[in-house]
Amino acid sequence: MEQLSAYFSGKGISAIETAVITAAFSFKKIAKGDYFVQEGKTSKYLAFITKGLFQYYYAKDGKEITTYITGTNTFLLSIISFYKQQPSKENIRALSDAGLLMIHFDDLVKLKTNNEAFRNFYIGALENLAVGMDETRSNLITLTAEERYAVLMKNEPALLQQVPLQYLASILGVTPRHLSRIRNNY
Amino acid sequence: MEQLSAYFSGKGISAIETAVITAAFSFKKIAKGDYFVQEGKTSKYLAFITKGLFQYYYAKDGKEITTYITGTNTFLLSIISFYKQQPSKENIRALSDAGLLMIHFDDLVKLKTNNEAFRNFYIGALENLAVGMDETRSNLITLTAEERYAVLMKNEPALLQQVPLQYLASILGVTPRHLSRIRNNY
DNA sequence: TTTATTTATGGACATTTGTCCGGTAACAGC
DNA sequence: GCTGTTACCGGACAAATGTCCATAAATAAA
Repeated sequence: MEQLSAYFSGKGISAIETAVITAAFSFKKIAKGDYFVQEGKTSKYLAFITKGLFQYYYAKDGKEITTYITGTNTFLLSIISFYKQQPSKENIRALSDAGLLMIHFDDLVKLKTNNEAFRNFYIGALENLAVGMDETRSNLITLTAEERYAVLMKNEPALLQQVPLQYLASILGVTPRHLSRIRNNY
Repeated sequence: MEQLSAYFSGKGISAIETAVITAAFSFKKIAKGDYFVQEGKTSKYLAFITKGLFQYYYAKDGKEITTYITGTNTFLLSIISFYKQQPSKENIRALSDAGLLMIHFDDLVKLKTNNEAFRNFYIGALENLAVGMDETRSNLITLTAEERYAVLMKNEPALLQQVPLQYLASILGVTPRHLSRIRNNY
């Protein structure tokens, strides 16, 4: 819980408000391989990752297409399923033993309705989310797989250590076979 | 201006609040081919389209990659450039003579800070934006170009009439040559 | 340590998709 | 109605990427 408090404090939210906000979250341990969101089920929680690594993926034709991997001190949610409160098409799974601070959809509604400090944070977070998603999209459009691999190497060298290349290949939008070719050409 | 008022009224905002909100927008005519956002320039406005069709595209290797086309009664903005207030990498151009109701970045900040009715609308709009962007991404990942073409035919048959196929090909992520192959296979 | 499992690599070949055309048809301006 | 421009199609070939696979290395399990 201290991690989440530190996070909100770092966003300029007062100690009192931070206490009110974090009180809406509850801790849950997640074992490696467990699902935070599972295809077909409606996601009712948003979470803050206190520990661990999570993989977003779609199952298609019996294969897994990984779209995103995120870890400690970031938020975790299936955007479509959470906001539309409808069954998810994507899966979110722990790649390692992990810890989450979860908030229920209804409690988030209350928080953003009643708590001004949180609402202001929330608006900024949504704007950042939109920007981040658009940047990802822009990169997928304007960069080649090679260039995106280079960007990934530069921005997230840690990921390359923690995550099997097959997942990175999937995120880059190529097969492991082709990523091997890319790495060969430096 | 009536169009924008009708839009906000339709979102459940009172007549009084709607008047306050729409007062922050000003009308501008745009000729076919003119730019709303141009690569290299920082976008300072968000707009509501009262008339016309607009194309979002990236210029890459001397070619245009169209990512989105939108029209009357929708909002228009370059997400990255507008929110980060930094030079844009994408272009937004009128495909026909058009009319816009524009609001300056600073006035939007005021509106979302001071006007509760607008702020609530704005939060919902951002959530919808995130959902929409994620759905687009999901479709790009899980559907083939054929399937996306079928979805487009079903959801936006009007677009197929108004917009040259080369743009649609670009949105689908294939060359016009390949879209021709797709259409040939029905 | 030994054995089984997962992960990474790269050859050989198939498929998909792009590039570079040229030929019509449709449309816009004179 | 002519004439230049733009849009659409599809052939022929090239390039990029995927499929299938065997091997070897790395890691986890026994």
